[in-house]
Amino acid sequence: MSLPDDPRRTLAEDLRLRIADEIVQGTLVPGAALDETELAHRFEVSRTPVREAIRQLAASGLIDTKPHRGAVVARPTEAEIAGMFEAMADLEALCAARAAERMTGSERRALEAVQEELRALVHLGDPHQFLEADERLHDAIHAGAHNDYLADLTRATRARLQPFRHAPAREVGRLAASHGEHERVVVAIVRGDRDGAAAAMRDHVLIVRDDYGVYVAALPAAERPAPAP
Amino acid sequence: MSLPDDPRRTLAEDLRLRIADEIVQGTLVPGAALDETELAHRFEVSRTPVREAIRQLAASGLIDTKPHRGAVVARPTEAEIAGMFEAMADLEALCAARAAERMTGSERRALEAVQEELRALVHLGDPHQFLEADERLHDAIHAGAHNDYLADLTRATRARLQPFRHAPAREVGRLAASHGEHERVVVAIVRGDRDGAAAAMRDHVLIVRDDYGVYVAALPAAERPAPAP
DNA sequence: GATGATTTGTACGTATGTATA
DNA sequence: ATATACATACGTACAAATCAT
Repeated sequence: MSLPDDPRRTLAEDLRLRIADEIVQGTLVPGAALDETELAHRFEVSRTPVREAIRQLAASGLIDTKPHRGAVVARPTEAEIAGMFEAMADLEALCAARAAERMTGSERRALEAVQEELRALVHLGDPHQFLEADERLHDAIHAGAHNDYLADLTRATRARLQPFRHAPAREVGRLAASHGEHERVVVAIVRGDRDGAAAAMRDHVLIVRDDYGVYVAALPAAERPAPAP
Repeated sequence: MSLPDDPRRTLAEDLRLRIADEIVQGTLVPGAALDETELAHRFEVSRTPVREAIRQLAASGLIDTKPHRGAVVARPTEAEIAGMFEAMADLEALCAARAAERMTGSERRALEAVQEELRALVHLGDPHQFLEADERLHDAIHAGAHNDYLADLTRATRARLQPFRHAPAREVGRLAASHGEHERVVVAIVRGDRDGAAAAMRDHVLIVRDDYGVYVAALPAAERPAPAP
């Protein structure tokens, strides 16, 4: 309905991806209501595929639903966010550990190549491009763990936290620091140092989490995670 | 529709739980087709809530769907199952480690009490009751980690693997052995030995995984995970 | 506390795509 | 290869529940 040639298979699936994207990108902020009729109008479809997309997003944790009360973009408490960051640190550390053990030679070389890219982007100071390459670095590590389930869990966790990671990662000071942290991770993985890779990755993620505190405090009240229900 | 007073809020939610239960309990075996019309008739509802339940189950990974081709109970390959077991071992180990650090005094005492129950049930030799108490033990550890997100991930992973864990856990010889493995875990947690708890738990889960091989080989071809697509 | 407006939940009909003969 | 059968995908109408007045 949107484009001449349609690469999607079903409307519901297409909507799921588009709504998820809007949440992760920040177009739909945490706490925002997802009105079925409104979404149906906006995407020029009926409510049925919208509802099915919402159901799937609810199962993935990106949105919250209450019976007869509709859906809102998930707005976890600070404690829940802290827990998710902790879990993400552990999951990313696991991926890094497995990657150190299992990456093939070409995977290790590709990892180093992305790290080189990042080094160049730090100097350019373009946060958007840096973030894009940063995602590729983490993705390469997830894939290098050679465990699809673990990689999926880790990526899903990153996606759920993405709405709360925009601001810190965009601060320029973080770019160089982040690159330095990555360096430890990449070196350990390439060297096959499982425990070193895990420790370096955990440190990196926890530093990002600490930066998050600043971001939460800067959010307007309506978009801020509730202190405690 | 099933009981005089209905504790559920929506049909779709109720169906999601009931279908998930049938998959986990083994009534619906891996590979079984989930016919919308048939399920709608069986549960005496229209196809709409059935479809929404199926969408949520697909998002949780318990079933697979192909556009215009319906849904089947997930039938992961042997490699995928192995990966999920590996991830479960890591997740359970993480929970055990956190529990060793964070459990309150009463949580530790409750954990020991469940372990005592299990000891008694080994002697009774009732696999069903043993499995029920075993679930409670693991649940107590998940909760004791004091990280809801991590606990949810771990429980979801257990649920996805449950259809492949029936046979091994029911063999009587495993009961006493399983109890012995638990003993190491519980002692380490109560003692606050983080690394010991993690190691003991990882060992326990990996032993269960190794037993799984026997079960897969014993399945009829139609219910057996495909070797490789 | 009751009532009305609004939104979600459910049922059902039709179209479309896939698989089989 | 074409046609036919069948299950799914989507749209629409109605019922039920929640919130505001």
